[in-house]
Amino acid sequence: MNQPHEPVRAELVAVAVGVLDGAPRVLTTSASQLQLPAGPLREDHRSMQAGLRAWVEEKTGLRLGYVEQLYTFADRDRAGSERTISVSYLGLTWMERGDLDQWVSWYDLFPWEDQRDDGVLRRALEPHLRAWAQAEDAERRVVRCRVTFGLDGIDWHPELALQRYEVLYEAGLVPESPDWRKALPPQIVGPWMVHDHRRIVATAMGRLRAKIQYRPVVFELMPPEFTLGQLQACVEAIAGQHVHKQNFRRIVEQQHLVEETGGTTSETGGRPARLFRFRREILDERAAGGTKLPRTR
Amino acid sequence: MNQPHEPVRAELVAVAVGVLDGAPRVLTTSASQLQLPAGPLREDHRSMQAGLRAWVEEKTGLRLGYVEQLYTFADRDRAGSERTISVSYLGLTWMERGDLDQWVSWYDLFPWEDQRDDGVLRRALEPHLRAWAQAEDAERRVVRCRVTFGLDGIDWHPELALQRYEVLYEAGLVPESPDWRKALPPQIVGPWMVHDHRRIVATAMGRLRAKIQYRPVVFELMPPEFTLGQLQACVEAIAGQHVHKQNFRRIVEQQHLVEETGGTTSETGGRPARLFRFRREILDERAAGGTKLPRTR
DNA sequence: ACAAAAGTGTTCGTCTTACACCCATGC
DNA sequence: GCATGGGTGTAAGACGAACACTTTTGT
Repeated sequence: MNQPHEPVRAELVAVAVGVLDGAPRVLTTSASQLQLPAGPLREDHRSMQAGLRAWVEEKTGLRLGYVEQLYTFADRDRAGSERTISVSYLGLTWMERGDLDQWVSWYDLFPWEDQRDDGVLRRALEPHLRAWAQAEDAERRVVRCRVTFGLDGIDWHPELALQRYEVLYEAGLVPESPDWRKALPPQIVGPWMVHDHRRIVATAMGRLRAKIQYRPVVFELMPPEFTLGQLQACVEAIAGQHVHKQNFRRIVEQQHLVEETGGTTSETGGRPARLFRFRREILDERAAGGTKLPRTR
Repeated sequence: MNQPHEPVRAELVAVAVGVLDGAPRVLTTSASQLQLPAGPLREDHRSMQAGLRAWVEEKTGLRLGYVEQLYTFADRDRAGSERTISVSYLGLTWMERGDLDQWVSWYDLFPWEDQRDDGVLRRALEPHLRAWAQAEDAERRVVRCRVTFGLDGIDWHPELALQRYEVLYEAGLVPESPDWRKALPPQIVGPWMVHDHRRIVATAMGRLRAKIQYRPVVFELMPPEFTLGQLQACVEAIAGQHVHKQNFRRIVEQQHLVEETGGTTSETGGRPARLFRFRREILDERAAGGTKLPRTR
C-alpha cells in the first residue's frame, strides 16, 4: 500500500538573534555573501534541535540558549535530482560587547521595520507601494498595503514583518524578487541574502515580535542582571517601536517577571538604576505573561 | 565544505478537523487502528501542502480547504536505516451531516478537554495527577499540574491541550506512555493511536484553540450560511467551554465579521434565527480579529 | 400556555493609555 | 546647575464580563 519513499535531503537553518546597541542582530556565517548558519541533518544528531545547535556551534562558535522551530519548506531548488527540506529554527542568545562582524542588524536587512525614528524609511517606500498597488488589481492591493504597512491611519503591527516582506517581494522592490527590474537601493530595501534566507529572517522577526507579547522570551536576550531601562530598550529594539515607560514597568512588576538583586549600576548614565534578574520560576507558574506592545497609529 | 547529505524519508501527516453535533472531529483513515491520513512526499507533488492535500484526498476522499503547517519532527523510528521527517499540517473543513465513521470526536480522544459539562472528566483525572505530582520532584510537578490543568482556582486555558497531554504522558496515565503500568481506562484518558499521532492531534487542538482567538478561522468550519447560535456553538465546541452569548455577539458584529443574508431558519428550534455569512473581505481588511474566549476559573 | 432559543440594553469593574512630575547621579 | 536617565502617582477612557429581560416561533 505504501509506495517507497523517495529520498530527500534534510537541512537545518538557524536564525540566531541577539540584541546589542539598540538593534536585534542575526548571526551569519562569515562569508562573502550574507548567509544563515545551516547544514544537513546528520545521522549522529540526536534530534533536529541538537543538530541545529551543532551546526551553529561548528560554523560560528556560538552556543544557543532558547531554540524554537519556525517553519519547514521544501524546495525543488538546485538542478533536479533530490528535493531539499529545510527546517528553520529561531534561537535566542545574550550578546556581549565584542565581535559584531558576524552579526547583521535586522534593521540593516529590513530598514523599513524600524518605526522608532518615526518611520522615515517606511515613508521612503510608501510611494513605490502605492504605485504598485495602483498598477493592477488595485482594490485588493491597496487594502493589503494599508493593512500590512499601516498606511492611511491604520495601526502598524510590528508582527506583520513577513507579510510586509512578501508585499515587497511581489512588488519587485527587493533585489531577490524574480521580478526585480524596479528593485530599490539597499539603503531602502536592504541587501540580498543567499537563497530565501531573508524570507526566513522575516519569519523569525514576525514570530519573535508576536511571541514577546504573550511569553517572557525577552529575558533570553538579556544578561543575568539588567536594569528596567535596559529591558525596555531590548523590547523596543525587537518591536522596532517605543513603549510607554510607566506602563511597561507596571506590567513587568505586577506580573512578577523580575526580582531585585539589591545592586545598582551607574553605567547607564544619569541616576543609578536598580538591577533586576529574571524570575525563571514563572516559566512554570504562569501559562502566559509577556510584555505587551501599545497600538501604534 | 558541505558533507554529502544523508538521505531521509519525508512524510506528510494531516490533522483534518471539522465540527458536527457540538464536537470537533478529526479525520482518520478507516483502518483497524486509529491513524491520521499520511503519506510520503512524492516527486510529483508541487509543494508539501499540495502533497498533503493529495494524500488526504486519496486516502479519505476529502478536499481540504484551509491548511496550515503545524510542526516538523524527525524520528529515528523503525529499525535503523533512514530517518523519517514528518511534517504535520492542520486542515479545516466544513462537515455536512453524514459519514461519521471516519471522523473521531476529539473529546473521545481527549475526554478531559471538554469543560462544558463542568469538567467532570478533568476531575476524574485530578487525584491521579496529584498522586503523580507528590511522588517525585513535588514542588515543580504540583505547579505544573496546577497551571496546565487549572487546579486550585487557577484559570483553565483551553489552548494548553498539548501541555496537558504531555503531563499525562509523563505521568504514565495514557496507554502510549513508555511507562504505561498505571494507564487509566480509555473512557478517562482516551484511546491509543498509531505512532505519535495522538500527540499531533493535541498539537493541532492547542493551535486551533489559540488561533481562533485572534484570527477568524472558525468560519472555515461553518457552512456558507449559519445562525449566530450555530457559530457560537462551533466556537464552544472547539474551545471546550461555554462563551457568553451577548458578548460573543457583540464581538462578532462590531468586528464586522459577518453580514446578514436576509434569510432566516427555524431549524434550530424556538424562535427562527437570522442567517449570516462570513465577510471574506475582512481577511484582507484586518490584520487581527477573532472571537475571544472568556477566562474560566 | 409553555418550552426553547433568538435577540437587546445597561451596569460594573478592570485593564490600557497617557499626562505630569520628582529623584539621584556625573560632568 | 543642568543634562540625563531612573522612578512614581493618578486620572480619563476603552474594553471585557456579567446581569436581566423581551421576542418569536413550535407543540
